[in-house]
Amino acid sequence: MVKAMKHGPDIARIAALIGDPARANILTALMSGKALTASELAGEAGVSASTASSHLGRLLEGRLVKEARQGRHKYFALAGEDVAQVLEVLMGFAAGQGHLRTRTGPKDAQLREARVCYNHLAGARGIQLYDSLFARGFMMLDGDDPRLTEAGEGFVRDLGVDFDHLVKSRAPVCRTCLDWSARRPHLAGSLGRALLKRFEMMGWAHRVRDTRIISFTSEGLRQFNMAFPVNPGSRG
Amino acid sequence: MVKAMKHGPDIARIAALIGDPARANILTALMSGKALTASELAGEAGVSASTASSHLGRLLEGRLVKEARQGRHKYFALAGEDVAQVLEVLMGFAAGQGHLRTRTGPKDAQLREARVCYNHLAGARGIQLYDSLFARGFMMLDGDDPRLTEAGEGFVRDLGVDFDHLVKSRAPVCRTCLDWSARRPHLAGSLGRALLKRFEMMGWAHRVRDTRIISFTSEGLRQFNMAFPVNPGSRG
DNA sequence: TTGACACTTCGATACAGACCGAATTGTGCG
DNA sequence: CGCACAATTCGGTCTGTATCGAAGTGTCAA
Repeated sequence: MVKAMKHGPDIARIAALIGDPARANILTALMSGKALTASELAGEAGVSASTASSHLGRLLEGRLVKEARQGRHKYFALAGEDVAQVLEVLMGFAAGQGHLRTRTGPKDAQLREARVCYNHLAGARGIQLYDSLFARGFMMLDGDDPRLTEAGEGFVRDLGVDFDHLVKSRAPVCRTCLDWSARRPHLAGSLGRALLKRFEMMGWAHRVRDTRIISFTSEGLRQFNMAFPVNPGSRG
Repeated sequence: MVKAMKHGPDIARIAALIGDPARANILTALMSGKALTASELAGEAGVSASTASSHLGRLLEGRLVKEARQGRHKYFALAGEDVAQVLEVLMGFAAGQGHLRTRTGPKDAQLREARVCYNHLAGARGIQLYDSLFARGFMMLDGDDPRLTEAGEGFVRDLGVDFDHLVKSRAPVCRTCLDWSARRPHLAGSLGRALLKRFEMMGWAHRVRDTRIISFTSEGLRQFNMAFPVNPGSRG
């Protein structure tokens, strides 16, 4: 006998998928946006390779992750930004509940400051970027998603972003993503990713190996603050 | 031996809570914002009273729902808007995956048109309301949450909303909530709730008993469309 | 007080699935 | 070719928990 089904989206199915600790660890690890191999993910999740393989199979079937074979390795990544968004919201809620899994250490402070969230900038600096773009009239809300204004297009071009290339691909350019540490939106989408890549290329910041932390150099932070000033005059 | 814990919010804990079909049904039923009794929820979930009681205990412990005793009844409701938001995002993702649990029927069409989401208006009409407020300059984005402009305050007062009362309580007045059927934001917060209540009081619409559907009268819809016009001139 | 009803607790069952180690398949490197 | 390594499949164990009915607790109304 099949379980009685009610109307509406099958929320239990995907929540159950995320609800296993090993799988949740895997998904959290993938939030960096980097593709990881099955063995690396097994290590992250703290389970054996065979167990991880089983989990990855289920995540694959549930369309939460996608795979890419490369030689004898198999790389896994989140299936899309919407998955990342779901995870961030979940993290935001869990963090709000006070259910942090371990005491907050210096590492967590760095994570709140600046971290990578599916290849775009999150944390305090991510929010600063987002707010600054709005405050200076470079971005505005267009229905659901934000959109660059004409002035904004010029601005990101000046920063060295190949904007035409972004527009050509059919991936959404601007999206918002909810930040779990501050519960504020920040910029996702292909533009969000391009900007982070640009910051790294210009040497403003770099990813700390094996973490989601983004570390700004002091000079890089100065430049970043100049490019994305906060509260340019108006409200406190 | 305790499961190895990684850093970050405990996302698995809450996802697992949502991940059981019976509990998911309970939570979905509570998305109407109405408080329901344990037996009603047992019926919604399709399980026995004792099973439902057990589930409710766990949801309570996990802070996803809150209880209110009233005589020999015990009413349950979602613990807060953040819970509702998590559920909507999850629904949005699941719907996007095409994992609707049943074939979409006429009932689902009505749900997409106008439904209650934790006591505020969601669905096509909810999005219309949200967009219209922005388009007419009655609302603007202020950091994370939207905010009424001065003109907007006057507008909702004219609609008969006791705005001062809303401001006095410390609950957030304006919040956004992501719509699962259209993947667009709509207005939540105490203002969102107050507006829906106002529509009901004015006889524009009423909730269909035992569902989350909101049914507009033809005259009510006319008034609503006048109060919240779409695309007032600009883009298509 | 007694009965009806709402809800919870208890005991027992049953099933799902998380887990591991060993064996297997597949790929790249020497 | 043959070794090393990545990943999966298989068989088996075991814990967790969803589930129910029956009995227990509490509340309201005669």
